[in-house]
Amino acid sequence: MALTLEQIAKQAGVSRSTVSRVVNDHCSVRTEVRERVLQVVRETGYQPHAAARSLVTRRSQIIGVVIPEAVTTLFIDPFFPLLLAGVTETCNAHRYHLMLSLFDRPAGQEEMYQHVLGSGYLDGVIVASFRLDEPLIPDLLEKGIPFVIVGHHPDKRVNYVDADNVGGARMAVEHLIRLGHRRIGIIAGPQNMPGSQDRLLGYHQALDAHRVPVEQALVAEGDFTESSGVTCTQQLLPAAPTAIFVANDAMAVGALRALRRAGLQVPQDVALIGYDDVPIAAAVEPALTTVRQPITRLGSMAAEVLIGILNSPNGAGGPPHKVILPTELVVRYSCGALRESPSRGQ
Amino acid sequence: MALTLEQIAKQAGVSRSTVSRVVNDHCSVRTEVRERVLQVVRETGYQPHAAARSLVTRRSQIIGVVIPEAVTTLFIDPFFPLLLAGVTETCNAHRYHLMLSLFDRPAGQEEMYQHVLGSGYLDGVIVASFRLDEPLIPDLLEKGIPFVIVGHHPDKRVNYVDADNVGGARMAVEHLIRLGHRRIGIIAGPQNMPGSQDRLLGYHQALDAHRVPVEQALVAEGDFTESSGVTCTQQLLPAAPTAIFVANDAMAVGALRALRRAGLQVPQDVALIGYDDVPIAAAVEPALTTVRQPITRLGSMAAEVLIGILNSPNGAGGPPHKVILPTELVVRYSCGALRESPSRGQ
DNA sequence: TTGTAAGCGTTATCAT
DNA sequence: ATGATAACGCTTACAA
Repeated sequence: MALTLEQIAKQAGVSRSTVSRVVNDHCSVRTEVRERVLQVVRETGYQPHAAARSLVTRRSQIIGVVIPEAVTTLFIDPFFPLLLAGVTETCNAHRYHLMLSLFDRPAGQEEMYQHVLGSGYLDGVIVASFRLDEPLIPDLLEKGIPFVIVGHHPDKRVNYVDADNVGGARMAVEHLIRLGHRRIGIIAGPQNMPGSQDRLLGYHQALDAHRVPVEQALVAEGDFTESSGVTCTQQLLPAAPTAIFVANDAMAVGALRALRRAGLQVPQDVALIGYDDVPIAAAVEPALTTVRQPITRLGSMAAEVLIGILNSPNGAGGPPHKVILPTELVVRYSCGALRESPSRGQ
Repeated sequence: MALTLEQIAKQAGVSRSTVSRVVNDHCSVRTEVRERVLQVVRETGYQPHAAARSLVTRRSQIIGVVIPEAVTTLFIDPFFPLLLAGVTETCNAHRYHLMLSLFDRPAGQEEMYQHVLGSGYLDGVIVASFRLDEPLIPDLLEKGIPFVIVGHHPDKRVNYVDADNVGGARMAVEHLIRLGHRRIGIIAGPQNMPGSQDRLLGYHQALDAHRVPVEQALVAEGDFTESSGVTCTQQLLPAAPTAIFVANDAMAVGALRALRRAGLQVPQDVALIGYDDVPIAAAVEPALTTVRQPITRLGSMAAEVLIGILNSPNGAGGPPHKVILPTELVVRYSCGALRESPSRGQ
């Protein structure tokens, strides 16, 4: 069915090694012969059999993307799709294949990991996990499989690529401070996720830098769902915040709803800033001021770092890469910086 | 580094063939010996090298998911993520690996296809394309690679899995008719996509069934973006519809905006029904009545059909599978069926 | 510069 | 029931 080196060799009247050399463009082959071989390759549409090649070279040109989180929940948020778009872009550019491993069931996860990592299919792995204690990490370290984490990780040896959550949160809160707010509440994310911790840290940093005292009654912890945004807002209201920084847009939408229900106007009575800049942020009324992360770049950067490591001479790729990409404040109408809502939707 | 059959064989004091038999549980091996081998396998954590195995068996246990569309655009809609979640679920259950191929650049796409299909890595492919003239399809047919399309396709030979777009649209429009509407507009999707054609067809079927005359001025064609929802609504308004069926939620949000801007109330002045049930549908005010597709099931079903074909004795898997999954009407507040908006967000 | 041959880790065929 | 042995399609010393 599929052509083999041998058949191309016969057609071109050379040996199979010569064809191999041409295909992998080794220099040592007469241009005349090379042309003849290339001609046959083009005519026949020959492509080397990946498995056979990978068996001898020990490289598959496949990188794995492992997403251990409860997929169904997180996939309604465009984070993973955009991340994948970025990874894809880089993979395509470098002719790598991408193997996607999603795990929604914690049950049997350990076994699934083995299935994926032990198969020998993967040259390297990108891990998109939000848990510090992700069991995959020690596994990968032990097995010596090159990997890059999206998000950060305390272990000195790991490579990671992350968005500047601290800076993003600080930027948001400083924006509120600049607008004159002092009683600034926060609806933080789950504190077992490093990204959430960072955003809370950024909040503290901004307050400290401007000598605004931190008040515990102005700090609530949600779980990133819209409904937790509602309850956290209700929890914060007695402390009379004039502004709230919310650690993601979904919760910010909940906050918006809760504030409206409490008879408060946004941004007049309470200013609001979200995080992520998902589509819904622009769609609600008033449109949310929020912090945008370079999610797609995060993905392509992770792939770039990984492929860089894979292609490095010794395979180690030098000291661990720790990359932090900047975030961006998207000013809309929920923070009061822009006064009137112009016509929207083009 | 990684263990081989030979090493396990040595440790267990048997030949490499015996170990192979145990690993692939062929019946013909004494239980005593089998136990001994399994013991070693467990202790060492041995796993067969996938590439080597696939070289001889000609099966990789990898299925490809190919998404040829402009990724960046379509990924903000949760369709692909949910589809992938479904495919993943089935893949995990059947111990298949999933290779994801996204193409955003039309340039060099032909070459990328070859890269993916010609690699020999894939046992089969799931194609999620919305174009009838997708060049991949004839390619796959010619190469004899088993594949399943998500969406439907006129070619008799192809397997496909699709949501019942005709039925979903009909259901939506009949709902409006039942509520007393006669002047029902439609904002259809791009008519080069089969799914869009189907929804328009469902609209016609519903009107015909209830002897409501079709009026060309009540039909507009958008491109699935929110802003096209705005312009199409403006285009429809002179025909004075009392209800509009919109072929996706994003355009419905645009319609909502355009109606509000025209000083019309939803649902009192104009009733609105969307399609897809993306998160934004529930978030806008009033929440959109819409048609929900079983996207995740679509994905898992596609994978199931494909894997069924791959595991069928001859490899052909009988006559082509054509699967249509039912859709569901989600009644909220934009159609006027439910009168008052209760407290939301739990 | 080119060809020959060994070997990558499996499975599968054939003896035993 | 088990063990040699020959593929599978490729890369890569090593020879020529």
